[in-house]
Amino acid sequence: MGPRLTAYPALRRPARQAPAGRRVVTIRDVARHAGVSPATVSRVLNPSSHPVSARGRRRVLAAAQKLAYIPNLLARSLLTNQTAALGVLIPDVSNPYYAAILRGIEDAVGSIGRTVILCNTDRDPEKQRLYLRALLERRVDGLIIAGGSFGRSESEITGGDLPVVMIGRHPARFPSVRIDNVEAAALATRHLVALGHRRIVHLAGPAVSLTASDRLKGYRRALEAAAIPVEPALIIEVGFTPLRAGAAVRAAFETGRRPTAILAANDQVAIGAIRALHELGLRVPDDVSVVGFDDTPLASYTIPSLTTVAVPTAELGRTAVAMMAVALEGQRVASVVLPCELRMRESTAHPNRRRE
Amino acid sequence: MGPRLTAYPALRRPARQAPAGRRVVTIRDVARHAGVSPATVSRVLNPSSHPVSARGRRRVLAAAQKLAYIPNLLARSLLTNQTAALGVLIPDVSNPYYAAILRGIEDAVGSIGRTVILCNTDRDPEKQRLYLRALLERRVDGLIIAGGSFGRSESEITGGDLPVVMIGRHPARFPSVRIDNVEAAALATRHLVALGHRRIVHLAGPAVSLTASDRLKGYRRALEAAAIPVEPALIIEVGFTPLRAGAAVRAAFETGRRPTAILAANDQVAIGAIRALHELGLRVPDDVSVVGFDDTPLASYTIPSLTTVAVPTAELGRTAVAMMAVALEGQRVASVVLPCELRMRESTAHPNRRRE
DNA sequence: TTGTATGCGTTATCAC
DNA sequence: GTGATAACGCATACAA
Repeated sequence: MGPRLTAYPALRRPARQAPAGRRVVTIRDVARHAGVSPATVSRVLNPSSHPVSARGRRRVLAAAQKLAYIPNLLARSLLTNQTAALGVLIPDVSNPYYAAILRGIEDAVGSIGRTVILCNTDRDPEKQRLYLRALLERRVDGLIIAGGSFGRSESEITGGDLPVVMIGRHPARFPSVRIDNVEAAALATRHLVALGHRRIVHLAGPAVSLTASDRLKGYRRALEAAAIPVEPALIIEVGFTPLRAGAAVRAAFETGRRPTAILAANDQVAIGAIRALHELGLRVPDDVSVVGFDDTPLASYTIPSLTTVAVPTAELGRTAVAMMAVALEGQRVASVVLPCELRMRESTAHPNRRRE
Repeated sequence: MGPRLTAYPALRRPARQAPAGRRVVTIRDVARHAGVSPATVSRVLNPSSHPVSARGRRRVLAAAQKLAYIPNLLARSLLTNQTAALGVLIPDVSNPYYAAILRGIEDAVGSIGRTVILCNTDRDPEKQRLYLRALLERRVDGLIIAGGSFGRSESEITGGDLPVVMIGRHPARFPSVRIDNVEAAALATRHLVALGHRRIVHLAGPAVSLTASDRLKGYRRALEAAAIPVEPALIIEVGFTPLRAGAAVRAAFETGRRPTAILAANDQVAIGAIRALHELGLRVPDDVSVVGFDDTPLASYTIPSLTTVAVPTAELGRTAVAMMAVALEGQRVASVVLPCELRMRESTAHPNRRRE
């Protein structure tokens, strides 16, 4: 068999009967119809510096309109070495955090006249490899990568000199736009400490995620700065979804000295945690304070509304595209760190606000 | 100026200095390196019926490996008339409903060896037109359309015979996969009626959405079937986000005879409504019952958890792709209606459960 | 079993 | 101001 050399196994053999039928209008049809040469048509339809007579222009436009001519971008790309497409690698669109980033990307990409080719990696190295390959076969103009676990070496990713912009911190040395997750998590933790909390649970994101490990680091740092011992038992990995938050909360709150606060890996985990506390008969924020991360759209509508670190998700996406735009001009681009802010809402308060 | 004839204005003129540099390995390089002809390389790398000697095969594979050859899909597509890409038109990825559908699409598309080219239309007709054009220029193999407002005529969409699958009901006569929103909304409404509610507010989705108007129709129908008068004042359009739910709730609950239940356009609206009720001092479900739509991931974690109509979003996406797969084989494909179910949780109860 | 030649739909270069 | 012509990278019909 040998190594798999293309990302499109299913398409190797064309469909039963080649979809031959689909005969499409070409530039020659337009030319013929307008009584000019294909070259003239091309010059009219593209903003060429080459002069064209008013009459020729009129006829071409009319013919193109009438035949409903749609230029073949593939053919053009073959010639120009530009595909007007950007590849986007993201762990999971159904995660609102990445969905928001993607939305920012999509908007900005449209404004620079390009389109997005999307791939969900699930943080699965094999999928990453395969999709990356597919994107390269498509000759995308550039790559925007958010999340996932890519190795350090640049060539490992592109195998060459394709412009790449990363969203979030990555081992690879590409320009990136990100927030300072260490500081952001420290900020949130300090808020809890300032309120008087000393036993603070951290429901951590997946260990493979640098974002998650940075947040963990910020948590640790803030505690140490406040001379509060970091207890390993209070750090529980639950990922970025609410699924495992419940079990973690029960583990932390049903035995031993009860903690008074939770720093969640993100808003979804926070919501899952609040739910679990509710089922244990513990009130938020009266008995336990909870801080989320990301400021998801729903964070201000939940009951109680969520105190959370607002991450400028759409802005991350837009910035990545802006950086890509300059990279595409062949210029070097510097990394960017966007600011976060703590949005204080109802889910945090002084500990033991309600004495038992 | 004349009409705009391409969707990529920004790319008309190539970048400052053509990104010329990016010289890539071609099939000829591999051929030369392996000491064979390009034809042989092609035959080895593609599962061709044409015989190739074991030795030749070995040499080609080795050369391809060594040169890190990545075939140019554009060139291949030009020849085969297949791009291995599917265009997906969606109103808004950051809406969890569409994000879930997209996820389903993405997964299935991967399994048939294709990639997704994504466009957010925002339900904006101009954007729809532009993106559609872009997708056609890219010569996508097919189109999957969810949401949005497309006209009735088929040719209006594709201008030809491109396979199209719709998700949700659309005026256009393409095969579609959808749920029966009329019945689903009626189901939810009947649930409220069965509990004893008679003054039921409907916070409706955007009027342009057929999904929204179907849900409204189901609400009406269920009320009429129960001989409950439909009061226009109880039907308030708020869209599919929580933003305007608050104002609508205040309008409906602060004056006149107080309603006892809400049928929300979707879960996000439901969550927004519950928040607003909470701020008015009304308890859910004690004072007011609320039913959502979609069964968003968070619906079972909110407090109270949401009674909602579960829509098989990912399944909608996967089914659309399955239908597309047969359409791509040139066969006709029939529309599909997927079942919904009511998930009863904490947000609904008998009216006046708590007497004032 | 191998290689040569042709063409997919464009745009750029050149000659007119 | 216009039109041939070549080339982009590949897959295939055909010749050897």
